[in-house]
Amino acid sequence: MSNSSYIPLGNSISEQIYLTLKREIIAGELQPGTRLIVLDIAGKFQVSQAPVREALERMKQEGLINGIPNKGSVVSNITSKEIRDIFVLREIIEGYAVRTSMPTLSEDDYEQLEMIIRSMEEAVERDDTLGILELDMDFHGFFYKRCDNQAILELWNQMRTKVMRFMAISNRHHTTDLLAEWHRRLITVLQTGDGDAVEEAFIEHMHAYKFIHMD
Amino acid sequence: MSNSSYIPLGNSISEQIYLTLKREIIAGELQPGTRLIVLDIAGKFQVSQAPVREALERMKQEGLINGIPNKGSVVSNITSKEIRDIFVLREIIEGYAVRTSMPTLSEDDYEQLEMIIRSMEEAVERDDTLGILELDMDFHGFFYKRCDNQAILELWNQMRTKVMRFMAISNRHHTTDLLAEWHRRLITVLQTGDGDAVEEAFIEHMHAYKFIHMD
DNA sequence: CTATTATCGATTATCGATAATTTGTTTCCA
DNA sequence: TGGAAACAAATTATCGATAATCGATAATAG
Repeated sequence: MSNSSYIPLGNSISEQIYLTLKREIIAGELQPGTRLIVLDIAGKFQVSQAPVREALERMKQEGLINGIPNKGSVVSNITSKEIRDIFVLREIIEGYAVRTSMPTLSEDDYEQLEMIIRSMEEAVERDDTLGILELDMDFHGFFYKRCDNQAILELWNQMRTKVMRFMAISNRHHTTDLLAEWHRRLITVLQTGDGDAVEEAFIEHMHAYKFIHMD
Repeated sequence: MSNSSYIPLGNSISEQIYLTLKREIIAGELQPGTRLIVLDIAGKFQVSQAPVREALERMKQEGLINGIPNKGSVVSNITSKEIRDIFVLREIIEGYAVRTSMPTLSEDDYEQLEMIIRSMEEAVERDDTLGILELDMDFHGFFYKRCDNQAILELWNQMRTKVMRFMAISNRHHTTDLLAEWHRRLITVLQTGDGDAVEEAFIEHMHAYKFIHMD
């Protein structure tokens, strides 16, 4: 349970606990199978049970933990089937997202994307794995935000935590180096303006990534 | 807040409250904008605040209510933009779902689908609007369950409540009559085994439905 | 008269304690 | 010995009360 570093300064106590535990799970500090006991957590954070329960409830909804009534919560396992399922869904949706947002991209947008890539390269220098992941999510999230569909954006926000867990767990050095490069290539395809090619390139990118990390 | 009829006998108190309020919102008994005040609800159900808060937390995640920190919860409004967004997403995903599950359909499955349609016709006789909706969801849900993708099934479960709210609100008599007929036609297309045709037929079906109900 | 501060009512957020549930263990009897 | 029943430990679910927060309104100062 790490009485560690970051305790976000979100508004409410339950928010802080939620963000802290979520981060620890994504980063793999809290391993799958770990039991989350309300009173223990409340003790660690020096608070009462109520905000802890609220945080756990949110994480349960997100699939970060599994709750069994009257039994408790454990950090959920993440199976390879689950990863495959998520990526199938992601390929379908992200394909749509990039295709529809492509025609709306301005010079400014490309600069923003380039900025994300540069930040990612810096994060690679720093060996900041979680940072790299977050920037990767920012890059892809850009298109989900751009396709003007709240339902799709919400779906992305849910998929994102699962994708991040997967990437954090299965991280292998040789791929984080490549990420920035890959993304630059995607941008060049975007700039051609060919919808089919863009969709295909993104799907291939995701496919390759998934493949490398799943053997 | 209706101290009305149905209070489901789920295991926990919070579950009962959750199911009750959710049903009331979907059925339109709790109109958008209605404030949900924890102590009031707790009083109505003769329980303390804790289970009420838990139920509200879940509904907030599902988008049934909007919560403003330190301010309270309000039954969420459902805008036409939101409906459009949901249906765009639904068309993409359901297209995939029916296309991939089609080749696996057995004689037994067709009978099951036929059963759903018959139940729907009975519900139409009874003028049981909520029942019709639930059976419509069962029909479409069948394919989401069948495509062997947990992520997609979960997505459907989330979309479903929103779709049901939309259908319940915008319900017009002439379309519920047609639903069973439409579904029968979809089955005949399914039985041809032509993936493209099936996907197209389902999308057209959803499109027509949405169109009729949104002017 | 205007702008800032103080107070108030309503409601949420948090608290610490009790009740209920589950699981495992021991006891007791056939 | 085997198996039901009573018990015990751990933990969640629920409770009722207090503290913190927000928006509105009233009071106050300049």
